[in-house]
Amino acid sequence: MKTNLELSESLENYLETILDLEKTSKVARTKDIAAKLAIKPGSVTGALKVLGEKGLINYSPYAFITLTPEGKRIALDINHRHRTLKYFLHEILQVDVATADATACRMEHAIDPESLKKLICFVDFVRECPRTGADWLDHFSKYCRSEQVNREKCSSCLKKLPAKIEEK
Amino acid sequence: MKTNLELSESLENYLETILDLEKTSKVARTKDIAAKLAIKPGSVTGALKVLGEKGLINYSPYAFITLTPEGKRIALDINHRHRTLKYFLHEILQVDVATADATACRMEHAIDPESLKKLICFVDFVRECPRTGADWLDHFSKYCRSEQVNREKCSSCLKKLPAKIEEK
DNA sequence: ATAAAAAGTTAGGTTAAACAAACAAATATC
DNA sequence: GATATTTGTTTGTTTAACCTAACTTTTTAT
Repeated sequence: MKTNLELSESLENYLETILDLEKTSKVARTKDIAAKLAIKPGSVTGALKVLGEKGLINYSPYAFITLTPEGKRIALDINHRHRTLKYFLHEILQVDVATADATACRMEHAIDPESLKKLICFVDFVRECPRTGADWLDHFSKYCRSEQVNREKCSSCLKKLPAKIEEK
Repeated sequence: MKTNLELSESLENYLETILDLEKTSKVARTKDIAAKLAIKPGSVTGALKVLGEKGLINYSPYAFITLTPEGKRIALDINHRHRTLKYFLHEILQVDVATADATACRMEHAIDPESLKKLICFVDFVRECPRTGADWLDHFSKYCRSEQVNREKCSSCLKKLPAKIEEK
């Protein structure tokens, strides 16, 4: 079954899409996969055969498509990378949500495990650390527009910080 | 000349490599491009023709290869994306430098202009804002290992912060 | 100055991923 | 339950990017 563990970007996208369709429609259909990936149904069939041979989906012609346990494990992993990147782009960098989603979809194939782990940790840390968190992200947002920090304001901002630890 | 503005990931890598070789050796040679990209020289020739047709490099058989102004502009842009991502991965997320470089090399083709702009801004902001900066990154590093924040320590950390504004 | 070595190119082949269009199966409708 | 529609598959092509191996040009060394 496990012909080759290395999945191309394209095959990763198929798995991700199938997972997504399983969630919303219980089952994935060729037509819907094609629609989501903006490709023709004929191209989908070819990919499904490959995924079937790799043991990642249950595929037989004309039947509904479902992920195998191994396929699901991989799909969830891809989805996790996607969500992490999207969260970082949208919630931290404040990139608009559609762009964040599209870029996450491309970057998810490029990120390595170490960077992903650190990114997850970073996102948590920004949230957890009293020195950062939501209000700090607001400051970032303003900085993005003005491209500079105001030392006057920094001074008063810093003074208000000790109160933050109480809130938690 | 400008046959098509959209460059594949592969062609972007060629341009980036040529820029790199121009910097170190004044000129790029087929053999060196092949070595850097870990592909065979025969494959390089094909790509060079395409880049030549697109007006991005000065290419004629057996001659040295140089970037045209347009090619250089694009190569510098790719390089900029690469450096930004590498900086973020290595200096902020503290991913080891070789991994950061390799991942940046893959992500540079996936990031969109808005996300790049925000990322550049973010990296600056982390450096500029008195609430973050180098010592905050040390805290992140510790957090990465322990996976939790120590509220006791947070309290004393916050109290030391106002002094930070003076330093700047 | 020429022969050997190195570098570069060409030609033909492979693979992955898409396409279009003809065809087959399944589902829905009357 | 027959037929029309929808859905899915097959077949044959295309394209990009690589490969190998033969060949050509350039460079180096004697």
